[in-house]
Amino acid sequence: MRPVTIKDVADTAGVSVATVSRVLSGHPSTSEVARAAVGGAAVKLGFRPNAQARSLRKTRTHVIGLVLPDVRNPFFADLAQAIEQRARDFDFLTLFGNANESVEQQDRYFDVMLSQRVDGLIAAPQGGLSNLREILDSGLPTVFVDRVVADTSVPSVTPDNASGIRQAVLHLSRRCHRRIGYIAGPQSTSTGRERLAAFREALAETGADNDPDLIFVGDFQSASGAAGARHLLGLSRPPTALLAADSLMSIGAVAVCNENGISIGRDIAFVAYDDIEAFALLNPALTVIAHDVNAMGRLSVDLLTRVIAGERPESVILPSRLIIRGSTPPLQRDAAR
Amino acid sequence: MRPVTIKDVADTAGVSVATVSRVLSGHPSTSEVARAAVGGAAVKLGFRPNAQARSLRKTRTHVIGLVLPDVRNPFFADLAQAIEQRARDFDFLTLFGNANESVEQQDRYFDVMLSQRVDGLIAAPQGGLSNLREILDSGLPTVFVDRVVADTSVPSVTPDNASGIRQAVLHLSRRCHRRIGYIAGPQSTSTGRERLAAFREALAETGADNDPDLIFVGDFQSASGAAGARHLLGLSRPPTALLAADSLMSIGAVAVCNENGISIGRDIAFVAYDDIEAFALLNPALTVIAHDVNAMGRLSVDLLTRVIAGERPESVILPSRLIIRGSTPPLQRDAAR
DNA sequence: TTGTATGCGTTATCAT
DNA sequence: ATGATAACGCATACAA
Repeated sequence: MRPVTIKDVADTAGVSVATVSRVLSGHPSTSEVARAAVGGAAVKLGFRPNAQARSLRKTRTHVIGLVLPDVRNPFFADLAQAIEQRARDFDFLTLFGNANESVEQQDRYFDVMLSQRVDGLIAAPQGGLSNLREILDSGLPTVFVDRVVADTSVPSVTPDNASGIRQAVLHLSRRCHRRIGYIAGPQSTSTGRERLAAFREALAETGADNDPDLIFVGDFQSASGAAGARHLLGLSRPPTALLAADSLMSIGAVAVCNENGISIGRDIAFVAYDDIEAFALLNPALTVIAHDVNAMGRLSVDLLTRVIAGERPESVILPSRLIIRGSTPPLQRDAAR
Repeated sequence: MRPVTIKDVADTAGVSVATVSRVLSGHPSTSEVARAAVGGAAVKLGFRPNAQARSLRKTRTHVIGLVLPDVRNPFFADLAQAIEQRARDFDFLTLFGNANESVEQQDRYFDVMLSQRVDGLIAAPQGGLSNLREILDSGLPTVFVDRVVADTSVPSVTPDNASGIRQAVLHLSRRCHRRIGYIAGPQSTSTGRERLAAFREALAETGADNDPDLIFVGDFQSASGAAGARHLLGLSRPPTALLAADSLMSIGAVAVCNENGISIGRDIAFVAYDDIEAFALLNPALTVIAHDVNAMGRLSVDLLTRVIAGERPESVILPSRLIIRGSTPPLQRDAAR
C-alpha cells in the first residue's frame, strides 16, 4: 500500500506536479479547470501531503515541541491542554514529550525536538543549564513555562511562587500556627527552590518556628509526599499545619494523614499547592495556592510565537491566589502542643 | 543560524557525505580513522540528523501517533504515560494528539498523523466509522485502546465494561439498594454504550428499579456529572445510590452532593468508574471500578508493534475490579425511602 | 497559467 | 572502505 504522492495526483489529473502543488497550496496562479481536476484527483486517490517532504523543502515544520515533567500531574495535564489549544490557533501542531521527572528523558526529548526540527519549544525544565546548552546554541526559539533555568535569556511564564507561599504561611500564621511542616519540591527545579526560599522568608517574617526538621524535601511525586507526611507527623514536636509544594505530594500527604487517623482541619491544618478539582471535594475541602493555568498556557504560546517572529518578549509572572477552604480553620486547642 | 547538515560534517571531517552517513548510522564498512574524524566533526559542529530528511528517504519515521479524548482525564493521562513509556522500549517517539472529546479535533489529528507518516496509530476513538475511513483505507497500522469503533477489524485493548458495571450494581444490590442513579457516558463512544447496556442488564438481573429517570446521559466531563447529580437528586423519588461512568463525571457529581449537604456514605452511596488517586482520599473513600491502566497502555503498544510487523493480533479485554471502600456501606434507614 | 528542472538532507546503490 | 550519485516527496525559480 504505497502512499499516494503528488505525482499520482498529477497523473490522474492530467497536469504536472507543479500545478498540483500550486493548487494544493492555494497559489493564486491556477486556472479553474486545473483546480477542479486536481481537487477531484486528490480526493479520489485520498491524497495526504507528506509533511516530511514539505518541511524538508520549506524551512518550517508547523510543529512546536512541548516538554513537560509529568503528564500525570493534573497541573501539567491542564497546562498541556491549554498550550495545545492555543497552539492550534496559530496552526501549530504540538509534539508532546513527557520527561517523567527525569533529566535523562528530558534530554532525550530535547534531542528529539532538535531532530524533528520543530519550529519552537516550550519546556518546563529541570536541572541546570548544561543539558540545555545545545538547544540554546542551536538558536531554536524557546520559552520556559512554570519552571526556568537560571542564567539564560529564555523568556518565561511562571507563577509568582514567592507570593503564593507567603500568602499561605501568613494565613496559617494568622490562624495561630507556629509549627508549619513543609514538604518541598526537588531543589533541581526552580519552583522547588523558589518555593522553599519563600517558605523560609515567610517563616522569618511571621516569627514561626524555623526548625530544620519541619522541612522535608520531596520530588513532586505522591510517594514523596507520603514520606514527607510520615516524617513530619512522626516528629517529637510535630507541626500543627502542613504545606506541600505541589498537588501530587499533597495527595500523598493527605493519604498518610487519613491512614493515621489524623483528621485534616481538626487535628492538623493543610495547604496544597495547585488547585486541582478533586481538592475541593475533600471533607473538609483543601485550602490551596491557585493559578490561572489556562492563562499560563496561552501566554507561553503567545510568547513563543513572538520569539519565532524574532522578537525578544518580556517574561511574565502570573499572580498566585490563596483559596481558603475548610482545611485551615482557626487553630484551637491544638495550639497547646 | 543555518542548521548543520551532513555535508558540513563531511567537509570538516575531510570525507564524503556517504562516509559520514555510514559512520553515523553504524554501518560496518567504516575505518577507524573515518569513525574518529566524523565523530569529532559531528560533536564539534553540534550536528543533529534531520529527522524529516531521514524518514523521507527511509520508509519509517519511528514515530507513533496517539490520539486520546482528554488529557485532563486522569485515566487518559495515566494511559498516555504508560503508552509513551512502552513505546520508548521499541524506540518509538509518541506524537500525542488531544481530541478534547470533540470529533472534529479527533479528525484533524487523524489527518495530521497521516501527513506526518507515523509508523502506527493508537487511538481511543469516538463517533462512527466514517471519520476513520481514511485511516483504515490508508493501511496505517492502528490499534484501539479503551474505546473501539464497531465493524472494524482493528485490534483493541479494552476494559471489561460489562463486568465492571455488573459488579458495581450487584454490590449495591447486596447492600439493599433498589433505586440506583446512573450517570452515563456519551452514547457516541463504545464505552458509553457498553456501560449503559451493562447497567440495564444488571438492573434486570438484580430486580432493581428500571426507572428511565434514574439514567442521565453525560459527556464524560465533570460539568455533566454535576448536571446529572442535580437531576437525580432532584427527583421526586431520588436514588439511594449513584454510579458514574467515568472519573471526571464522578468528580462533578461528588461536588454537587457536597454542595447540597448530602453526605456520601451516609445519605447516599456512590460508585465511581476509574480508580484515580484522589478518590481514595475522600472521606469516606470512594468505591471504584478499577483497571490496570499500565497494562492497558503496554498491551496496546505491544499489539501495535505486531500489527506493524504484519501480524493480526487478537484483541484483549482486561478485567475490571470493584474496589469496595467507605462510600458504599450497607443501606440502613435510607432504605425506608 | 503551466511545465521543467533543481534542491531540501539523508540513505542506498553502484563503482572504484 | 570510500566516493559519486540517484532517489525520497514536495515547493519554487525560471522558462515558456
